[in-house]
Amino acid sequence: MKSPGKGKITGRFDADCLATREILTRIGDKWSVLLIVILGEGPQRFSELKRAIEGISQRMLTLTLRGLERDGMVKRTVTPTNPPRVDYDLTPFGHTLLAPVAELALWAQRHRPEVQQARDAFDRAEKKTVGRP
Amino acid sequence: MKSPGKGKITGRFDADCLATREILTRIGDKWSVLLIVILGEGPQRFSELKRAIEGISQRMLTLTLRGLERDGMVKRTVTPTNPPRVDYDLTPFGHTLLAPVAELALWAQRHRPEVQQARDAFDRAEKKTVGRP
DNA sequence: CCGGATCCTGGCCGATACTG
DNA sequence: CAGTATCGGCCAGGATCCGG
Repeated sequence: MKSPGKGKITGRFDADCLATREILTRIGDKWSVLLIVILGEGPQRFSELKRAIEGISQRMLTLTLRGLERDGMVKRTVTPTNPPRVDYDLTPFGHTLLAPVAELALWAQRHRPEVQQARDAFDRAEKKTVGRP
Repeated sequence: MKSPGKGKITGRFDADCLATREILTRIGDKWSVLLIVILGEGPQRFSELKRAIEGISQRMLTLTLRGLERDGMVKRTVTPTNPPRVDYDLTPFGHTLLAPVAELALWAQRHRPEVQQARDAFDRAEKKTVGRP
C-alpha cells in the first residue's frame, strides 16, 4: 500500500475498505492466490513450486513468496544441506485465508460461462454501435 | 505464449485456476470491489458514485464501470433527459458475487492486526540481519 | 538448488481538456 | 451531467546474469 496519512477514501468505509484494499493488494496480484491454493495442499520446495506453476519467473516466485511470508501466511524453512533445500508451507494463519479465497475461486469456476457470455454479448453490441454501414 | 494449443499450467488446475485468475483480474484491480460493495447498497448515478469514492478519477470510474458492465455484473441505465442522467446498479448476477467478496472483506477486517504484526516482525528481523553493528 | 541484482518494457492510472 | 481523448509517470513483472 501507499503511505497512509493522507488516505481519506470515502469517509464511512475508512477502516473497512482500507483493510480490504490492503489484503486485495496482497492477494490480488498475479500469483499469490495460485500459490496459496497450491501450498494449501501441503509443503513444497521452491523448485517444485516453480515447476508446478510453469508460467512464473524465478523472480516473481521469490518475490511473491517473500510477500506472503512477510504477511505471515507462508513459512519458509531452509535446510542447509548441499545443495541447499528450501521448503514453503502455509501457516495456520495462511490456512484461514484459504477458506474465503476458495469460496471466491468456486464462484469463479461456477460462473465463468456466464461471464464469458456477458462479455461476448457486450462486445457484439459495441461492435454494432461502432460499425455503422 | 509458451505452448500454443496445449496450454498446460499445472495439469489439474487448468480450468479452475484460469477461471479464478480471470475473475481476480476483474475485481482485483484498484476500484472494482469498492464499487461492487457500494452498488450493493442500491442503484446510484454516476456523479453520486464519483462523490462517494472521492479518490477516483472520472476516467477510472468510467473504465471500471464499463468493465463490470461488460462482465454482466453492473447494469447501466440512461435516462435521456437534459441534462442526461445515468444510473448504475448491480445485476442479480453481480449480487451473487457480492457474497464471496464480502466474505473476503470480512476476513481482511478481522485479521488486519495480525497481518500488520507479522509485517512488522518480518521487517524487524530483516533489519537485524542487514544491520550488523 | 536457491535467490539476489539489474535492465527493460507494457500497462495502469491520474491530470487535464474537450464534446454532447 | 456524463463521457471521451490525450499525454505522462510509475511500477509490476519478465529475461538474464551472477553469487552462495
